Amino acid sequence: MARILITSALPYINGIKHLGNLVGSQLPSDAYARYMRARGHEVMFICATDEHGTPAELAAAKAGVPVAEFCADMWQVQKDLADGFRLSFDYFGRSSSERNRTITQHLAGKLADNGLIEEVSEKQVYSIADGRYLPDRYIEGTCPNCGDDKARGDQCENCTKQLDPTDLINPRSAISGSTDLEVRETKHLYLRQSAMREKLDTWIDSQEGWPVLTTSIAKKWLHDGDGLRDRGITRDLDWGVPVKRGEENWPGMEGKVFYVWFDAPIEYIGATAEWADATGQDDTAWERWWRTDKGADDVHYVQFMGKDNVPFHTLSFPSTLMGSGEPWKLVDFIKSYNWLTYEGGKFSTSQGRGIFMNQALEIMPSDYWRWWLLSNAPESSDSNFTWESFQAGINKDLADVLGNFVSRVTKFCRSKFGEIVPEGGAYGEAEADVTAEIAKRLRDYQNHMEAIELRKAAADLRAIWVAGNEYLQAAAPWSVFKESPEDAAAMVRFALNLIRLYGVLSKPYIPDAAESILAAMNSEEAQWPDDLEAALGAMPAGQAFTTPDVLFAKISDERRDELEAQFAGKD
RNA sequence: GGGCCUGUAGCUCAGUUGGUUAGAGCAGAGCGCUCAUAACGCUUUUGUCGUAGGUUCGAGUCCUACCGGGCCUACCA
Repeated sequence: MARILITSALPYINGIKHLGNLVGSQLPSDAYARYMRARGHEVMFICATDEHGTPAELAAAKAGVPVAEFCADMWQVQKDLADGFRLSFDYFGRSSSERNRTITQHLAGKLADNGLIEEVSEKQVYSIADGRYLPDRYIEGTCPNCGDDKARGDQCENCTKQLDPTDLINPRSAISGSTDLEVRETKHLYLRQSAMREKLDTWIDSQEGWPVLTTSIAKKWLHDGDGLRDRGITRDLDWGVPVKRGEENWPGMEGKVFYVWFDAPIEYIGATAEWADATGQDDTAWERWWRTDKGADDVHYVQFMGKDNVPFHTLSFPSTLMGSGEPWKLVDFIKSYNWLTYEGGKFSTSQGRGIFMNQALEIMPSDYWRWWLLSNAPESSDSNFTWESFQAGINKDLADVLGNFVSRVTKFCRSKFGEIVPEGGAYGEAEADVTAEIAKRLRDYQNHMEAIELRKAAADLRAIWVAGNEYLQAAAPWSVFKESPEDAAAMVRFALNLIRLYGVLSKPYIPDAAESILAAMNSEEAQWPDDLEAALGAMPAGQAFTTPDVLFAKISDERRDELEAQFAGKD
């Protein structure tokens, strides 16, 4: 038994996430966590909301509530949605927690002790009307390069030129539109990532099997231009982790907070500590996952994230942990995802284009989404959601191949033998053949799961379902029954055991349906089939079962058209 | 501009360290079955593997150029 720590990138607090966000970290990490638990490993699966930063403050202001209250409400919303998608986090924390605050301050203190924090005095734009400093992208004005009047302070979207806010002609606040801006001198802390460059480079080189997407992004940042640059890790904001050096005040940093990209990944640790608190345990409970000097030596740590998050997880966060000089557990494998597009375009919050988590759950069961998203996960390149593909995937894979298999077997048995696993006859060559076929597919399935190739693993799982239909067709118990009910009984008994097997194997992808299947077979306690032959004889003759209702209702063409229209967006 | 990824059957994608007739699912066609959510099974059509060169006994797989698509480029988290 291994110990596996799994973290999903933290969803940002400012709104409900769409399916692209879901498939980029939370969903695959959940399938992996469920699989690893099913294999008997000890799993700690962590996620949390990422609550700090300017967008959170602005979203709260727009909603007309204090930011702390806004975040608390939105945390609950996101927690409920996570539950709705059956995301099996051991703990879903908050980056604004007391635990994260303390650990963040502690790590900053250690970094400072080790000379990895630098104070930099810089000029920032302050908006008098808004009463706040503005991040570059929240300043708009006319581009000095192309004359576009909607250029942002970091870049002009029209001509793509990189800009400095002071380059803009007629700058104004993107928040209020106010032109009452001034440049003020302010002091900030920088994390000296540049000093960690060689260490990071060596560390990344020493990793094996990381996705190209992960390493290529990290390498680019390490070697582009002058190499890895230092990062400002504080901001002039009210909402965030107050800057402290451990438990001490940090002279000159009064009223400032650490910025999100510093404290967010630390919340992986913070949330594990929150979990310990919530379950009434002491610090040793979470430290054995995170401190190699306190039991985390044998932990295998896997992170899941969208590709936008890779620099923070390959460079900034490792810099923080390594730079502390303390024995923190570093990540062993970084699984990164490309984007999911919607009908060939981008998901867009502002245009209402695409599908958001709350809407998804209102129109279809979570298993439908889980199956389609995971079996089409953007693992090798971006993948595209279309209603046509969704409909086909659900109808063929879930309804026809798996759902109908369960249906045909249970209904046939009920009509010929009653709702009891029938006795008589014995397994023969046909059963041995399918068992061998499934054994091979199962090996593939497990290998792909271990390698976190969820798209391929889904194809393997489907092939295992198909094997059941092939078997039934070849065995034809409905014909055999006329001559030899005994032989037909053995076939049906075998097929019922296949159903039970499918229930167990399908858990990572479609947990609700898997549970229904196992409940119908009175086999809720069924374990992973380490011995496949034994597993296919686990349900003995005489055991009662119930014939389940239709497991997966199909999506009609009319319904698909309707949904297509509903989600087409405003334009 | 620079960097990375990608272009394989009508569609979505697999193709391991280069090695015999290039695969799967869906869609299409034919046949079979009738237990089942008109479901299932079998058989089957289609490919100049983006284009042009090169390396090699041999290239979808390596190299170069070009064409097309996507992403990243550090104050969105």
